[in-house]
Amino acid sequence: MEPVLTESDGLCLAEHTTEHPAAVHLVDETVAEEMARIFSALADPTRVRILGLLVHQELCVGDIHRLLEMSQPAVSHHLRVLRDLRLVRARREGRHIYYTLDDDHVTELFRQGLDHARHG
Amino acid sequence: MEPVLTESDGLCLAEHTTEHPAAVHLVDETVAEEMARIFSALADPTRVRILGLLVHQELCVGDIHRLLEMSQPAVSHHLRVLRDLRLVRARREGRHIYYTLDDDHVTELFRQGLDHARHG
DNA sequence: GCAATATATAAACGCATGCTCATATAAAGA
DNA sequence: TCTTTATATGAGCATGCGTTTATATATTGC
Repeated sequence: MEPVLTESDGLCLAEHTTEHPAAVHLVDETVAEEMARIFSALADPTRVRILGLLVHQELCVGDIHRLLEMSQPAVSHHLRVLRDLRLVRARREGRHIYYTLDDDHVTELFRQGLDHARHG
Repeated sequence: MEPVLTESDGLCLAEHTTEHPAAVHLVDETVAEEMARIFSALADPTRVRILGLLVHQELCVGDIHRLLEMSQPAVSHHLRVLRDLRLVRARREGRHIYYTLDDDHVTELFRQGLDHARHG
């Protein structure tokens, strides 16, 4: 791997220049990592299914646990991932904790993914 | 983990019924897996940066390799992932292979992620 | 055909992730 | 307070993923 661009590097669109024109469009590494983190949260079938349920209504952990037919700790772990990335929000009511999507932005991400999965 | 819903399971919104009302909204496991695959492709900083470049223009492998300052094989591996999921398309021209986003759908996914990363 | 350039592929290794089992916390009711 | 119910957390394990190094394939020009 080459550490930096040098004049001796042949560039396809701009040979013998120090910078490729497209360098302007480089996504900052910090931003790229944040984006990757968000997409990582959606990059799991279980979490997709959890969000798929929450798109329609608020649900408590037990509901999700039984609807998806998977262990309660597994669901809790996934909800923590989603919570940490602010994709869902938690609300306590007695001994139940209800989860909802954090905002419409998440709904849009979900729908885009669903669209692409269908006729992508 | 409980294998199936039974009448003895206490359900939050519909106690003592066989099916929770939200069961209608269960995302099919096959669809969830496909969605997760797509999001997985975006769940890596390097691939995010690659797409960030391709959003603006077509680029050959060497361009990306030098712009991102990472090894050519690494870039090729990532492009393969993106290609397999039809997020990008390849076009050969001589000994160069140019990559572009496959469709506007991908651009939208990218922009949504960028939006959420900024003020999510 | 041979050398050079551009890209792809394969093997190997280290690290992250998702699951399970066990346990901790928190609220409600007797 | 003690028990039960609801949820969260932690440890341990297996699997998957991204990287590198080395090599293979493909195209061009001699």
